Amino acid sequence: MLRTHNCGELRAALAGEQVRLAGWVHHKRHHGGVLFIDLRDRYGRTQLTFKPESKALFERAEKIGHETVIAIDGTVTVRPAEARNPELPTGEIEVIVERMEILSAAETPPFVIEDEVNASEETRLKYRYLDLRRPEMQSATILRSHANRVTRDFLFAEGFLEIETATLVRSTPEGARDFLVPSRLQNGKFYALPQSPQVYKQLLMIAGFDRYFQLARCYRDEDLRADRQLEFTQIDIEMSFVDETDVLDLAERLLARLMSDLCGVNIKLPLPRIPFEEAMLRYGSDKPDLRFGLEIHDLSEIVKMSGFQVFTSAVESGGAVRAICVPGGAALSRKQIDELTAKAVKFGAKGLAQTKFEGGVFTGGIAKFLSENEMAGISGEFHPAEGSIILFVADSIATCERVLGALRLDLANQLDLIPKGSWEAHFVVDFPMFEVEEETGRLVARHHAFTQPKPEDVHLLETDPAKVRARAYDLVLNGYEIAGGSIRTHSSELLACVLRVIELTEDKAREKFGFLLDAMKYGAPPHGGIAFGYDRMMMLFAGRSSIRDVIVFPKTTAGQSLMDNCPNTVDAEQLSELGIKFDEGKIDR
RNA sequence: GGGGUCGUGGUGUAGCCUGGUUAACACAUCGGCCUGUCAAGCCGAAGAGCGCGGGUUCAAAUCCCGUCGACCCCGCCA
Repeated sequence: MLRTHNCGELRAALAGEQVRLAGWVHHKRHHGGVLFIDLRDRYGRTQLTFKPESKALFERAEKIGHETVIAIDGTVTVRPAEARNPELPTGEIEVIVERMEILSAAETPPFVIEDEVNASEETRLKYRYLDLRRPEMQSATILRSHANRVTRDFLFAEGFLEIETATLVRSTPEGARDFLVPSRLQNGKFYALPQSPQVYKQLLMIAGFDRYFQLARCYRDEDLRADRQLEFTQIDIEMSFVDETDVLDLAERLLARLMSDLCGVNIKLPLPRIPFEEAMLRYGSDKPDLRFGLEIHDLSEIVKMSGFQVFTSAVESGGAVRAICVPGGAALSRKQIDELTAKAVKFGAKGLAQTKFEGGVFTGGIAKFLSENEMAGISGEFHPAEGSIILFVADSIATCERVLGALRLDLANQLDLIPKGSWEAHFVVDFPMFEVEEETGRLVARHHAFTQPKPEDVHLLETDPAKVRARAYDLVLNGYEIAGGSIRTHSSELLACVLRVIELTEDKAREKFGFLLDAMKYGAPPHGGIAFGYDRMMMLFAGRSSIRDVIVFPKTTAGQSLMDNCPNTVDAEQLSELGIKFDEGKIDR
């Protein structure tokens, strides 16, 4: 071995031991007569001390640059009392170096390897291997590895099998845009990379594997965001002979285990189950952040006869008047209110009505349009504290939800209403089965076509499909959707009903997933499952605000890897083997 | 597809609004001093012509247009 110990483990108890350490030169402190080098590896830092008695060694050490990889032999020594560093686990000791070998010289790095990042993300991504040396990136990466282990331990103990599924799969036009892989053996045909192992895990249930999981890499060719990458990882889970209670129970216990083992946070189980409709009404979001209040109230009934035209016409045309009450909001400046209004407009509102509650009365803004009764009604809803502001949106229900949901989040951040270090998890359940596709006006499955409608809503499939709720659920942590799933339809008849609603002809359905329809004829057990967005979850656990910080080699928002410069062009030969020619007019350059 | 923020020595920023002598600061780098520091300290040096292209002007890092790149958001992501 090139080392007898790592850089994080030496303690005073080992004083006098002869050790061999290897690592990177982190910091160098030269005092003329004595020279310190902090040697770093993923376990920590150890102070190496060079004394001038050994002149040749001292002179070599003086010349060593940052990030050089060295190995040393030396003696563990307890530091003089006044020179101990209580900040470091190894701060009690130092290693007096007797021999040093340079294993690999380093050029001056483009940025200092420190947690106090002073490099831009662009630079960090270009030199990702250096960025990953920073303790913060090391701990996020290590955290993720531990999470893998905890997840596997937990699921194996629950009787699950880890089964890998194909990543060259059939393309389906449903859902996100597929990444396509051209076939050489069958020119003109393509594989797709899986958006998720969804159909394959269902087939595994039909095959009798009962309890399946996989840390599955998924690919979606859509625009990137702070919490979205082209490729990402799911903890993909599917179970047979279960109902939603079983799946949610397992999912929340897995989350609780991960949080306690990785973050030392204990969450109370069972987690709240919030119906979709309630989430939308009270929080304007299907993934509400419940770490703070600012609940939305529906005031339609109270103000539908109001003298304020905007309110009455919204209610008359089937919309609503909804509002949030912001404590301390009366102190918002004119400029801040204008900014909120601009935000509301950006999200589709025509404007943002407001009134302040000061001196025990509503004042300013739209107060002059409100009758005594209406004011009393609004007070009754909110019981506003002195110095609050009420923000109203009068519009279609969907717009009210979207706008107030966005403002609620915005204000929480702006007013610092989210307690630091707080955690809040819950399920959102009873999602609608279908939603209207914006462009075509057609109904499409909100989750996917294999989601089972709630039995008590099945009779609505023919008459009022928009009202049908699904046996679908999401798990929300601190306002992020970290898992989602459903109980699947395992009966061909019910599935046929659903496919009729989304106007998928039998032919088309056969073409898209005939193999799954066939499989369901041969004895499909009732089954359901859930998939965790692993990167998002790791981001939250690591306290970061971008999943790029928990992915070792991520892409930029333009889908580029700045380090190895991909995507890149390929040889003409490779293309010709695949039978691919470019439409030159379409290529960016 | 759309909106916004940013791009200045190796790195991070200031300067830009209100164009004008040698583009400032910190870290890193190099040299010197220093026997107890741990983001060591002190002294000194070198290092950029301001993402790229065009325009306005006597004069552009600064104003205008375009373009490229990074980031945030909307759309999109069953």
